[in-house]
Amino acid sequence: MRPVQKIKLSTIGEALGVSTATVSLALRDSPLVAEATRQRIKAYAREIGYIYNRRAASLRTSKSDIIGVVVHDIMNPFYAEILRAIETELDRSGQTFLLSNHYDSVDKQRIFLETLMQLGADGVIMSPAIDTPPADIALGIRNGLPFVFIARSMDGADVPVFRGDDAFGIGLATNHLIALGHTRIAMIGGSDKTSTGRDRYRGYREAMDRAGLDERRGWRIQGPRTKAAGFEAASQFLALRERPTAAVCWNDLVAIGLMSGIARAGLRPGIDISVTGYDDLEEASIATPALTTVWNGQRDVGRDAARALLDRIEGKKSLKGTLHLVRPELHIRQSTSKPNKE
Amino acid sequence: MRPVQKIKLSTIGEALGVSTATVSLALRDSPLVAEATRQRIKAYAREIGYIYNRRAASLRTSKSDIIGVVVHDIMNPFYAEILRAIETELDRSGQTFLLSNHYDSVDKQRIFLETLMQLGADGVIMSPAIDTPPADIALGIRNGLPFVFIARSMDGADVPVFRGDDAFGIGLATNHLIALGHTRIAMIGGSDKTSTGRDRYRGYREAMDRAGLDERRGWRIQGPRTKAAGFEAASQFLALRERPTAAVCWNDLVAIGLMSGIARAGLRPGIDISVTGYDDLEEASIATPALTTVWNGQRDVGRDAARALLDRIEGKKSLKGTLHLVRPELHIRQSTSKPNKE
DNA sequence: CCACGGCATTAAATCCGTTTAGCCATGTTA
DNA sequence: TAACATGGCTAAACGGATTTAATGCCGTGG
Repeated sequence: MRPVQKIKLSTIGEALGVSTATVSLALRDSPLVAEATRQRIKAYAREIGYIYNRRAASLRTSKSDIIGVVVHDIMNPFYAEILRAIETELDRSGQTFLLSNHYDSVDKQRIFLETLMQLGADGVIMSPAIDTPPADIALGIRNGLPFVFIARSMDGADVPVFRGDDAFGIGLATNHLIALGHTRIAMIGGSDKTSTGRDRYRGYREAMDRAGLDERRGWRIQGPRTKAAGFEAASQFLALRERPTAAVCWNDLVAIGLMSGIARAGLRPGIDISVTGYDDLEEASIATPALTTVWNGQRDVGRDAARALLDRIEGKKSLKGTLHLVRPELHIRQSTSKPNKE
Repeated sequence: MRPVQKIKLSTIGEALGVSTATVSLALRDSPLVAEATRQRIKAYAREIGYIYNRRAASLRTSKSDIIGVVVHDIMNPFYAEILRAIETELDRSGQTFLLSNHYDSVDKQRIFLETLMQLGADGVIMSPAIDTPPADIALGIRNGLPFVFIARSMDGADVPVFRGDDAFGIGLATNHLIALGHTRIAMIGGSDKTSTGRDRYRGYREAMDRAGLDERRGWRIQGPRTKAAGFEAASQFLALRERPTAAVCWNDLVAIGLMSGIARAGLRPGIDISVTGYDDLEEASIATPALTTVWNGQRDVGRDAARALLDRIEGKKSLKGTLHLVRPELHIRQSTSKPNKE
């Protein structure tokens, strides 16, 4: 059962009495070889189980059909839809995609980018880690790696960005609560360290300002973007003086965690406290109460980012560093209602 | 800003007046080159930003330091812990890991395995798709791809398997409900198409039999392993004649969905209906009520599988097709209680 | 002074597809 | 018949790192 004997182009060529050049051309459907020859070669290759050696080809052509994808955490459901959209696009065009987390570690991200360069990857789709030095991106570009960013922008890098319009989206949620009659609205989760964080906070503040509402001390509860964090924030939230009647959450995970914490404390989310999420994950509609949230266009972001990169690789466009904003939509469900005056 | 000029071993060699052979050996810390020379070479390589060309190296050595990982759906939280454990192990040993979903499509899986062979991957960790033909695995093995399975077994393939003891684990949950006094216990979610499915169902049946309890018609509600499926199963469950007082769910996602559906119908999960999950995901303890569930040892599975493969690659062990079962543990929380006699 | 051992370095073959200039045979046109 | 075109195929260079046998050099012991 030893790997009997490596089958290569020359194996086929010798068996059929043609040169490896012909075999190579035939397998790739070049018009340079006669139809009959092509058929013969392809049939034989299939018969003996020839496996194309990408390393050899890639060494020669300096194209690899490998595209790197780096995000904070691929197991985070927020990225799921984006990744699925990217996967769909890349599969369609026969690219292999190499996925990695950076967990916001600049070092881990750097190692991954280095790996991509070593493999001769054709491009990268990434959501840059917090505090990524522009030099890391520049190094990649200098070594022939085209970049496309998703979900996060980065200063100092002239790279196209695809993401939702966060300020606008949070504004939708905040305005919805204001329209329901809420005046004391907190913002839970996230931090100001990413562009997304700053944008979302800005969207919240602008909506409050426009309605003439104040943000009180303690209403901005920063934290990780997880269910656990939302759950833990609940006690802090419920302990606030002049307790808010509503919470705009960083994302659905935080919102669901928060609602769970509120329920655990004996209050009714959606009735006693209105809660909004962000992202509209699958589970937003399944949660009880079903979560009012903002759909962030993840699918579009993933698809457009992948297409832009593919176009760039095929030399179609120059890919200047442009910002491509997807417009979010508010999805109203049961987790928000008029303030409950007891 | 053009990729100035590809830097290769010979670039360094010429600049320093040594041969490429020396450079190659020096960069890889071979004892064959003098300490001083090594230093000089390494320093210069770093200075001019040399990038190691893995394709060239791999072509020569036929080792790639690439390991494939295929599971049903990497965005499914069940795999998250396993994947994280694998990632930790592989990172430690400097391997690059290529992740892919197969979504239980044999074709997609086959394409991915082919890609791995083309890239000369050193091995694969996989959770085989339903109905994978043994020939697909055999083909990989014949082409030098060592396999390790996780989470699922497969007939007809002599490959080591790492997974939790599903029958035993579901038995733990079922026995717990029986001990609380439940006699009408349904099983929600999953199917019999995977080895896991059959094992879990067997565990449930054995526990019921041992306690002298019957499974009534309709108590086994098969379906996808998602929150949405659990949510939808709720109405079917609640409509059963002689409605069960407890449900053993395929996994935490199904359980959480089911609880949400039960709550939506005005009943109290954990009081009116007891529910158990499986996997003990992070959110199990956050759900309201907190979910009684079975911890499935995902971390151990991932770590052990990765180590076994690495050992195999380094030629340490022969990796016969052995079954490595991790023993699950019951984590009791608030979603289960004595049957509620109204 | 020669021989031999050990150390540092290198020449050159190798891994396997890709690609282009060029060869040969046949067919076409003036 | 000469000149030219076309179609089908191939020789050979190439990409960049690895590896082994071989080379040159210096020092030591006889």
